[in-house]
Amino acid sequence: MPELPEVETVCTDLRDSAIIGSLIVAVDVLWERTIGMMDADTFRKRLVGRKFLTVSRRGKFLVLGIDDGSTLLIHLRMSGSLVLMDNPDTPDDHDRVIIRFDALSLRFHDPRKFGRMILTDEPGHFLGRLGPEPLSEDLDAVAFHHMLLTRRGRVKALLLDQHFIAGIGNIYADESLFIARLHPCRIACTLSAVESARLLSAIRQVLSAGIAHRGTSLGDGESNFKSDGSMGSHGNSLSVFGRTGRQCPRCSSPIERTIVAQRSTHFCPHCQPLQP
DNA sequence: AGTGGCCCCTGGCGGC
DNA sequence: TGCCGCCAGGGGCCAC
Repeated sequence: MPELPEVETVCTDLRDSAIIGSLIVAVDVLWERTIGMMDADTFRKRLVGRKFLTVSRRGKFLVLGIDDGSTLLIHLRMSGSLVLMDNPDTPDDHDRVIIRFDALSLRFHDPRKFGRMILTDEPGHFLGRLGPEPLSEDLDAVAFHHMLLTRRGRVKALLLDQHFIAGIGNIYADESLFIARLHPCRIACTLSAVESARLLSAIRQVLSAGIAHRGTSLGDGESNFKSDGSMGSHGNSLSVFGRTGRQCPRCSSPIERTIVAQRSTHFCPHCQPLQP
């Protein structure tokens, strides 16, 4: 499940790749609904003959700057990935869009079809509504505490709200709350300055670790998931996510699973008490 | 402002 | 062994 670290990894890989400055010679749209806000023909015609000049990330969006001033936004959602392949290439059932250059192709691979590519002249319309970047120095503990103080929702729901803070998904939210020793159902405005500083620090810790491991340190491969939401026994650094019923790495209590904001939520009832 | 419901999709699972 | 039905999961949208 791509969250901020996975998108950051794709971003840095693309930035160093040959797609930057290469002429787009063809675009194959294999699943029309992957293209948002535009029909596939328009999408194709506007991209062919153009070049990508820049790649950046905002929240979970990849932001590709094009030489005509427009922007391609890519959101991987649940199952999307971007694959660079040398030509000639091998087609795949789950490729939804293929952007072809002279010597290589960029494939949007997305089994679940939730991912989106949006070609727009006004990226700010989509990106401007996002909350702050958790790793940005502009966000300090005081500002974060202030953000929490005005909100009466449960803290886990807020972490998943991209308008509140950008880039955190279900896995990193659970892991951050565990490290910060905060119950997912704590009401945001009840967090003390110390608790909110702990939370911001925990968020940065798990996101930085994710980036350092190229997005694979958490949820290391979906093949590790079992039907009950637990993880396989292969080593990884998840403390609570997908570990329902297994021992808390800190106190050995059984990890509990509940639903918060329609999302499965994993926590240690002993280390993360609702009442501080 | 906050929450819950629904939808999009498919692989992978449990149950039979 | 196979088929059916269910579910997870990010995020947009809508109703309350």
